[in-house]
Amino acid sequence: MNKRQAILDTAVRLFAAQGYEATTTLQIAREVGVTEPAVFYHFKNKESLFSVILEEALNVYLQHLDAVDIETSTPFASLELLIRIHFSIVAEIPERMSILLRTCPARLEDPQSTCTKVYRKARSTLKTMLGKILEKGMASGEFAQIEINASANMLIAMLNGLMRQQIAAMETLDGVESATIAFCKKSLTNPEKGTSRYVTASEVNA
Amino acid sequence: MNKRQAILDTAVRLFAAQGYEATTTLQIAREVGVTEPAVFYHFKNKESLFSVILEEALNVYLQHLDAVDIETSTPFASLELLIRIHFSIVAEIPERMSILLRTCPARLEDPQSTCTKVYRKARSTLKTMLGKILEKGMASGEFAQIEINASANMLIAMLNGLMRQQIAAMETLDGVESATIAFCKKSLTNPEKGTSRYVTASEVNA
Amino acid sequence: MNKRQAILDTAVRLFAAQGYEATTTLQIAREVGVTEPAVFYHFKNKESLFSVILEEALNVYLQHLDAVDIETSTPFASLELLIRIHFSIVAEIPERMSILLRTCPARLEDPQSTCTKVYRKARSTLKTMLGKILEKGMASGEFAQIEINASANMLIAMLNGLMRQQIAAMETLDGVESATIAFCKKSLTNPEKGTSRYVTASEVNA
Amino acid sequence: MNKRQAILDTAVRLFAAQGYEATTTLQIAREVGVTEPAVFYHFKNKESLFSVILEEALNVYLQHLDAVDIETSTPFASLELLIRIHFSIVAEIPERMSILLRTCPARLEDPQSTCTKVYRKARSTLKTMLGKILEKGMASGEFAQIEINASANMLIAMLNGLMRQQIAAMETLDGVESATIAFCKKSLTNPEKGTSRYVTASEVNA
DNA sequence: GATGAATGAGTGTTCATTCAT
DNA sequence: TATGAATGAACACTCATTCAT
Repeated sequence: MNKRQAILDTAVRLFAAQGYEATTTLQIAREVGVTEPAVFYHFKNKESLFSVILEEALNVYLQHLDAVDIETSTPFASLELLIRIHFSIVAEIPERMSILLRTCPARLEDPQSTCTKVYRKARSTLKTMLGKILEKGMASGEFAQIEINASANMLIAMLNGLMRQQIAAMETLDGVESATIAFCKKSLTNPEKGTSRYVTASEVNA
Repeated sequence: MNKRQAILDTAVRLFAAQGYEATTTLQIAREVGVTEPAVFYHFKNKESLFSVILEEALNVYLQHLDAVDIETSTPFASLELLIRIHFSIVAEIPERMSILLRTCPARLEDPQSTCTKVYRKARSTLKTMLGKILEKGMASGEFAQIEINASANMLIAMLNGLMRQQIAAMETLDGVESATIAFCKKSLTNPEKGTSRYVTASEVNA
Repeated sequence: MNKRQAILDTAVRLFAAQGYEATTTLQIAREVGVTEPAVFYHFKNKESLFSVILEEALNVYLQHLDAVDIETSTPFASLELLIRIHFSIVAEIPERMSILLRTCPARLEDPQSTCTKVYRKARSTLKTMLGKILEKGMASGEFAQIEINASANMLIAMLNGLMRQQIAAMETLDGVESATIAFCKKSLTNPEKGTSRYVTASEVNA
Repeated sequence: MNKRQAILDTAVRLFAAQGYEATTTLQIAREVGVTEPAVFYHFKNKESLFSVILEEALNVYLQHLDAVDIETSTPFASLELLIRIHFSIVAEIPERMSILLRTCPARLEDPQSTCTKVYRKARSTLKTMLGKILEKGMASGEFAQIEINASANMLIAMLNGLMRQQIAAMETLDGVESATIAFCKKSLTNPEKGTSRYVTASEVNA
């Protein structure tokens, strides 16, 4: 019924599978079962079709980030959720994330492109959150003292890299999510007072 | 004088600045100061021009990795060098790395593409090295016990993300390199010999 | 309220400002505040919209010509009025005249086009009037003896050119109207009764 | 042999016969016997093909104007030549003049268009010449005293209208050229001293 | 080695027009 | 009356690639 949505869905599928450039508006139209001008009736041009997809993906991402309640959770719990989000969103909207992570890199040179805008918005939102989490953790003593800005940038790069890895999926990635969480926990958190104890390497192996 | 090299250099510059698709063979030819067919005399087609660039970048990367002497260095020193390499190579050959990291993502769907081959080779080499480093570190007691495969994958994703971040360079990235090294050090290494360190109960359970 | 008239008015404005080809039916509809098919409800097609405009302009023109009373006025007074009409009509309905004088030239090749029909009608009416005026003037001795047909054609071309000049209006045209009247007066009329005027030998020979 | 010229010639023919908008680049190519991209190899785009034609026409026009030697000829002889030029150029390059006079009117709204530039150049050159001629004639006593600027504008409009009339050629225009010259002569020139005499209307008829 | 000229196969896009509702 | 949706038929234009010279 809703041709607009059908066009959008098909475009998502094709852009994800073949890339933006390799997908033609005619191909999209044919797969939807309409004529090419119908695509241009619903969307101003090919670019705008792409932009709509990107903005949808951004909205989903921002909604997920919104679910992280930095105020009431412990800092590391917030960070852990943040990490999990970056894994689950790829599983949830893989095609849109694939478009975001695969087609956009070629367009970041252009500051006017929707890609650049979406990246900036996503990055700045994430960075603000990471900043708050690290600050709160360091203030409460849960986290060790680190340089917030540089660490936040590093974590962003890491999360970004992890999403990309899932999309490329050149091999099975079992355990990467928990390895990441453990890795960050060990690096960031101070031992909990009163509940920690000395442990040797051999003991851990057991 | 060497037209082939001039074509290659110009192609690198333009592919990096505008992306592969947005760069035309005519544009390359004009900027070099030759005619379009001259490009096709030196290179079979546009794709092969791209492949040569990619392979050059891969070789530079592999040479850098080769410089890491896992046998004689301590595991963390090796890892640290590995991290530094991923920062310095972007500074060294920024255009080629930009092409690699920006144009390739759109092509990884195709298993025959040079991009895919280059990515696989780079990834597998890096993964092997990371595996050896982690193994050696855990064996010597320098590193805590972790799941090698998942951790290596995570580190690859992280290094990849860090290179991308440098290329996109949406903000100044001062201190990210040392933050990364510090972050990994804290997470991976056990307290130095003769001492012990705090471990949380949850970590032991994990 | 009268949608038909609103469409017509908007079409006049846009055709005059941008030309017929450059104006789309969608644009007309949007500026009127209706949908595109509404335009086609009121007018058979874009062409017919254009034709209606042209015929309106023709009617206004013919009405003005009708006001010239050749019988009761002196021949030159008639001619003067005719000249004034060709100046005032452009000021009166500038957009319609602009359409007539700018869009039509490209269509005169086609004998079926409304443009051609309108031009023929306007031209033949004007020519008949000029013929009568010249004839009457020569008969009464007010005008010098000239070749009626060729002179009428020349005067038509002149009037046409003057209207065009006003529409293009590449510079201020102060005084052109009176210069034209004076020019024609001097050329056409004999010295007033009872007097004679100078005539060159070559003129007599001609 | 010279495809570029063949394309240009065909474009001239088709633009003149059908107008710019109604002529497609594919049609031009087919009539020349090449493929469509060949047209774009020789000319940047359809517009530039049009511009080249226009500029050629302008050059021919300016060359003709150049042949008028205001310094050594008498003022009216110069004007007469100017009038004759506006008749003969239409006979000489009718297609190019047709394009100039039929396609351009629709484009004069755009100050950047080649049409506007060509019109301005042609008009200003002609106006300068007319100004000089009238001035010289009035200074020498050959011409009656008139307002130069307004009269020049009127003459431009007349010449323009006469060229248009020839192009449209809705009827045979025998005698219009000499009628125009006679008309201007009578209007502009004073009776020659010493050689003129009184003539009655009836005498002229004889 | 290099070029001028050309092309096949597309590309996104436009636009007047139609028709079921 | 009027519209939302759609379309047929084109359009200018691009680009990697080829080939005779």
